[in-house]
Amino acid sequence: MMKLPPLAAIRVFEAAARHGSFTKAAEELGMTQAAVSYQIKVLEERVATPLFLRMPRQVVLTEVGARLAPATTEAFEILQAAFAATRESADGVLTISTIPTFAATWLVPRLGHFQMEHPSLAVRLQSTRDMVDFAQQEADVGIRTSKTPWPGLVCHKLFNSHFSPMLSPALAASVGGIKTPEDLLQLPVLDTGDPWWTIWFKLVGIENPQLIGDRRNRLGDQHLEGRAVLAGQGVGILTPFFFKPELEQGQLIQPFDVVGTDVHAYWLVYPESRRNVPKIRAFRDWLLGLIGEVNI
Amino acid sequence: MMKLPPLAAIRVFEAAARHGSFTKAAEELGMTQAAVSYQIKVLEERVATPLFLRMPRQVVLTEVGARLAPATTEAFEILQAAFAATRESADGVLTISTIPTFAATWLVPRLGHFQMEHPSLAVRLQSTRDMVDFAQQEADVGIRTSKTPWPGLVCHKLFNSHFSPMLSPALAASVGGIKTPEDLLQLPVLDTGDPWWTIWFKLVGIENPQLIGDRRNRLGDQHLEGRAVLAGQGVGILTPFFFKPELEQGQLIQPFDVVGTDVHAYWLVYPESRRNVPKIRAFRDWLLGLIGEVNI
DNA sequence: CTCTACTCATAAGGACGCCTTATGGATACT
DNA sequence: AGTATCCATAAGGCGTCCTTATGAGTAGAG
Repeated sequence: MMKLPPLAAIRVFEAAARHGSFTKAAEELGMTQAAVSYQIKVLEERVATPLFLRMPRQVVLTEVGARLAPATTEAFEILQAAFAATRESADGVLTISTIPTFAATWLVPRLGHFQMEHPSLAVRLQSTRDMVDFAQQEADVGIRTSKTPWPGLVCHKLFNSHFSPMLSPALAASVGGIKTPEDLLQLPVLDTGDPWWTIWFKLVGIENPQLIGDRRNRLGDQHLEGRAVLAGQGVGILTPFFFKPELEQGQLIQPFDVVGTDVHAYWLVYPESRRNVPKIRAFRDWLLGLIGEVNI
Repeated sequence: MMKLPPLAAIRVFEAAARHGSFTKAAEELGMTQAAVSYQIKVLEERVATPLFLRMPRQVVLTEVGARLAPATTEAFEILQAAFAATRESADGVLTISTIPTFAATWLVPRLGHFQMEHPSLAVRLQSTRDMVDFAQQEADVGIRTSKTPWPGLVCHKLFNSHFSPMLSPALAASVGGIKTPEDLLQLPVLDTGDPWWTIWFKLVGIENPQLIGDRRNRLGDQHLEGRAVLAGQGVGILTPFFFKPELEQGQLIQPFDVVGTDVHAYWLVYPESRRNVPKIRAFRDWLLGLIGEVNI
């Protein structure tokens, strides 16, 4: 594989050949005529052949130059097209890596709104429990939970993790309504192993609550638990923020205002280096604006 | 026209994408792995999109990167091919710009020999009376006459311009042979206006020779005059070097050893900057070698 | 026929791009 | 566990490449 001449020189040659003028080429490339002259000379020395004949008021390609020019033009057109396409495709698709819970309960219902505001942006959701690693995953932004911000990433705190018992109206009615925290202990709980229970009951003065129900694997996915609660299968301890619509519409009841809080918080994150990428700014502004309005 | 990212970075990306490895790419390009890493980062920042996912023991293209890679490879292959072809065509054709006389009388009969020694070289002759201007003419070497070397050009002196009267044997016999310079004055001279006559006759002690014959336009082309002399049309004053074969074979007679010399000399010239181009070296070595042997 | 305008060439000087060396972190293989 | 291999990063220096400034040559205009 023969080594190519300096690419900068080829670039300059291409423009000069196209214009038949060093001066015009310099204009196009945003440099001085002297620089063009220099680069052409470099290239001519490199191929050990004159590429232009210097006529009084113009330059014309030599035979060798004339054979070279179309190929270089073609090559640069290919690159041009490829990078233009890249720009489009890269700018036009926003990939969000998010926790399933947040995706299902909050983000998905509102994505339509985002699309309306940014019709040229396509959104791709990566719903995964794993922490996003921007070095190994093809994502633009991530939504994840953590106690502290990550170094090297821009981290916007969305809200603290908080929770309170919830159940369906029918289930509540089955025990004549929930008046005191103790009333909850009569009903099956969806995941007795969830540490949130002990925290919450402690907040209302109950130290060792005897919970009824199965010890399921929440696996950190509140969304499924929420569905089960909605179906009246038991009492769940959920994040009110995620179930606001259901609470407002009465499909779900939060009997007590007492909410427990977790050291974990929800964060929007993305690489420092990409803070100014338009689609990322757009999503950040939209998300923070909406969260700010709702203002949990 | 969108501005392309730095070409060096694209070049590196192409190799890295092809190998799926920064280290391998670095080897191919003859640089360090750190340099590759740097360039990829530059490119990624430029397109504001990761192009590789950094996996444990390898890198793999992102979607955007994968779309970009084939195009870049294609573009570089085109350039590669174009420059390879250029090299061939530029190296394979030697263009000689020469004075018609030298071409016709000396060079052309010997070019076959040069071709034998350099079968891969094609020779193109530009036979013109004009001085070669390497900036405006597509020539590799020139053969021209001049009093002094040209600045900026490599100039090999071939021989001084020299001359002596010549005629055909038949013409000489028609006046009973040429014994003294005065005998020449009985015969028609092909160009009475040629200044060489007065110089030569002066050398043999004749100050104001009364020449018979027409005042033609030699136009500096000895070749045609030589043909006329061979045909017995008159006496010419010619450069013995150019008519060596005819003299040796007796088709032409040089009655006197006295030769006039001119301030002009014959030179082989080519641009300083191209002194090391193989085809030019080949021609120079061949020509100087041959001239040296003949050793005028 | 001179003067102007436009071309490209060249020299000098400086900035910053790019590459190198050196090191560290991470992971797979033995 | 230890080693080898991969990529990332920091620091630093060299060299490329660009700019400014000037010159030479020619065409076209007055």
